[in-house]
Amino acid sequence: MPTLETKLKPRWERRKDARPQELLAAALDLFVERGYAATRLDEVAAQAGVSKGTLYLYFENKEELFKAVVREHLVPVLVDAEALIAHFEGHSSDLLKTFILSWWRRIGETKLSGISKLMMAESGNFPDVARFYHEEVISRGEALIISILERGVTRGEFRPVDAQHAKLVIVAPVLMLMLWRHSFHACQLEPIDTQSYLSCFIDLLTRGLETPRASTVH
Amino acid sequence: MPTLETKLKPRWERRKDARPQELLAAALDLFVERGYAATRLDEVAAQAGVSKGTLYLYFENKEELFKAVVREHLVPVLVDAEALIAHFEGHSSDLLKTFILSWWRRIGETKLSGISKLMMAESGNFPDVARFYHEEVISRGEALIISILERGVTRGEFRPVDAQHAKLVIVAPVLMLMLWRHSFHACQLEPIDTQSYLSCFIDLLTRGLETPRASTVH
DNA sequence: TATATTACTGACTCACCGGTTAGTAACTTC
DNA sequence: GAAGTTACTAACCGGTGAGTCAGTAATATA
Repeated sequence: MPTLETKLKPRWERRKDARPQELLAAALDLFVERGYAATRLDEVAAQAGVSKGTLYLYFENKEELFKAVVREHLVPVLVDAEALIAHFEGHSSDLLKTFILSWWRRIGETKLSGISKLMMAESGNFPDVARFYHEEVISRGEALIISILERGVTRGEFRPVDAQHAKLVIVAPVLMLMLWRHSFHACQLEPIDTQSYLSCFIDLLTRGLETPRASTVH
Repeated sequence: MPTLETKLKPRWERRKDARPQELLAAALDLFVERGYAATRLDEVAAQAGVSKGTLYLYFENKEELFKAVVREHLVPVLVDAEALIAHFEGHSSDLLKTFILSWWRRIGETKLSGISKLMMAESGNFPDVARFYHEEVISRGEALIISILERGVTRGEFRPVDAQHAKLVIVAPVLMLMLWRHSFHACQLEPIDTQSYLSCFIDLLTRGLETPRASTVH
């Protein structure tokens, strides 16, 4: 009775347009959950509802799949941030605050933070992926922070700082918080209060960067 | 001519006492260099100058080998720190400073920092190892910091703080610095000036914790 | 020097996974 | 509805690495 079978329940459907997105979503989930090396392409395919062979129709190999995940999910955030900085009007410390908070909102508190953690963890074992990520994400992100700092200094809103050194102080606490979310999640008892941690950090940073005003010193 | 062969160059020697230490040293090197999952026991054995079979004479399996590395190299540092805190006489901020600097000197700037990075990176994939490490190292290290903070508060040298929250602020910057040393080492251009970073951090911490003295406020 | 003991070797198994491909079934077109 | 196209499947291959074990050679003993 093939009619009944085909009409009610085709064993699979052709959905050429939807596959890549579904595969990327599954890949993101599994890369974040297990890391790069430990993610099995069989599982990615299964979670996307296709066979492994289908995955290879749309992505050349594991590395290209990972790159596609980064391009799809992480790069757009950078693009938006670049636009934000380019068009922002107002005090540079407000810009910095907005930048950090939206960094947290769009990456830190989403599963995308898992990608940052993954790269931190496995870059040493996959130099090609590391190079790609460094070029596409890290150096671009660093450039953003440096441009904010330079904007502040140029406009006289920040005291002169060595941007190369200062960028680290900005990156580290946020990155740390991101890593925390993906380590010992089974063992950890009390979660960190991210909002108070972040506002405390931003407050500290703002004070540390502001131009000393002679009139207000007593 | 077996006499010549055996006399001049035995194919291998029996050195039952030395093997475990040599295997642990090799294991530490490779775990730090490649991570837990990517470390091959064949390679560990080779680097220790024995065959893989010999490794299994001294260690039950990969997990037990790793635990032995932690017990051999990391736990003694904690034991020493516990003794330091128990016998320290002096201001609690000096104790905290000594603690952080020796943490850095004995773990951070040695290859042992690689173990911390490894656990941060792979704990999710190896829950048994994670549980062991949490019990044996993390919870013990956290207890140390909390005891320093409580000592300071009790003696009136620190203002009253929520130790559970404050311990994070102490841990994060040091841990971050440790991770930095093991990620993107190939890509990174300018290394961080650890000494100035640390002294800056300690300075900040000391000021943040000190009891406000009414007489010095104007 | 002969015999017993055991530290050590290296070849083996088994399971797993990235990547390939011959074949199949869903859809399209006429 | 028959023929053609192609998205998709599933069985397969080759390489790899954890863990095993029968055998070997270095050493202890007498």
